[in-house]
Amino acid sequence: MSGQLGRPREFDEDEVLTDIMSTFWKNGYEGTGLAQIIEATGLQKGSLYKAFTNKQDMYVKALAHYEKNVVDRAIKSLVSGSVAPYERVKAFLSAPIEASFNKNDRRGCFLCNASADYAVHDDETRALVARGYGKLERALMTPIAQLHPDWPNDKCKKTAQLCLSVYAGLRIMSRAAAERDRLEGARDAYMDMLA
Amino acid sequence: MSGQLGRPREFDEDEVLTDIMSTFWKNGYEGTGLAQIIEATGLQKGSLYKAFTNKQDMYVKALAHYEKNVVDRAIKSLVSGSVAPYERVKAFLSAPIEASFNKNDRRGCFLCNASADYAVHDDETRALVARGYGKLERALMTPIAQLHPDWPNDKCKKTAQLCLSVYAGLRIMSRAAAERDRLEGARDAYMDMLA
DNA sequence: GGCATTCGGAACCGATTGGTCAATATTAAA
DNA sequence: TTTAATATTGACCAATCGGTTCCGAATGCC
Repeated sequence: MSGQLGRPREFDEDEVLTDIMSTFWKNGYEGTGLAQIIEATGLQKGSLYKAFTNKQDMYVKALAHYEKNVVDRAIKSLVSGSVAPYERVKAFLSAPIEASFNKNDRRGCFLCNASADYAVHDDETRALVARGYGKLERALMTPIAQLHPDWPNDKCKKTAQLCLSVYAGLRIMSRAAAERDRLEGARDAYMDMLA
Repeated sequence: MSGQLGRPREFDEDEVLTDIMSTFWKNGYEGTGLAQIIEATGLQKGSLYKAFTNKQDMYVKALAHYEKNVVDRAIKSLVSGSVAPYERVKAFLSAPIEASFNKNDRRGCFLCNASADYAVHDDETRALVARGYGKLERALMTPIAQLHPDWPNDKCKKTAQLCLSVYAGLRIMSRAAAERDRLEGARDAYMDMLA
């Protein structure tokens, strides 16, 4: 029994969360005002505060949404898929470059932005960010180990950690003025080493 | 002629700029309020606005101050010094880890923070950030080329670009929850490749 | 058809934001 | 000692901040 009582939501919670995510992702925590969230979602302040307890809650839920939708998708295409392991890693490191230069998407990585922005001030955010990094690191070990079955686990892990660092660096630099040459050079140097 | 006319400054401009730099560096552009700048510098609002035109001007000058004092010092210790080239690069990549874990300094790199924060919105900031990255990249080529005199210039460049990306990644991740193991693993993997 | 319950919208709130300005203080030059 | 020029201070400002509250509308349950 029991559809819920009272007037039903007129908006799709997931869609709204996607809008909020995109806003925080692009402008950061302090850089985002309620006005922008209202504009992005089409909801009014009252509705927002009925669905979320406050701005911080919106941010944390947006970050969790990012993990569920963006990070987890990246992980899927790292650990499996029809392409060869080498190509999967290369695609992972190419994504920042393509986003920035081909798709004109300079939002970077929400995890990285949160690291520079709000994670410092909030334990929950920090935990989310750390978990995201952890997931990516573990996922990267799969194609690396497939590519080098002879490598000991420890070496695979460190190589994955290096890849994650490069990824974070690319994402951060791609938000600002980064010249394409710089980003591609870093990616290529890593891929050369991996081969 | 000409000691200056009128009442002289009661503060040292460089010291004040160092305080402002530290505040923006730690808290970002939007995360920093005038109140914090007042507290950090000990100056009053009026004095600040006499010395700088507005908040953005303070930020840009603080970033330039960072380039002059922090970046340029890092570059010096990369291109010369008594230590071996390998050790100079290793020290460069170890700095983020030591700052975060030994010195409890989680400010990260101001250039990277600016990339995630304000560089997106302001051309001057973006140019400053890009110049900083460029300087570091070029400086990194020196010890790398010394270590591998046989490498073609192009390979040195890409290896430097990779190092810069790793550096930026380490700095960003070290602001948030990064586990020491992850950062050290990335550094070690890069240094293994370089050797 | 009541009734409890939830939703959407907008007016409203105090606090804080970045920024200005007139009064006062301090200096060098005349 | 007067004058011109600059610095310091803190009161002051409009605008925006995140957040609350209230009311009409829309639903399920009895």
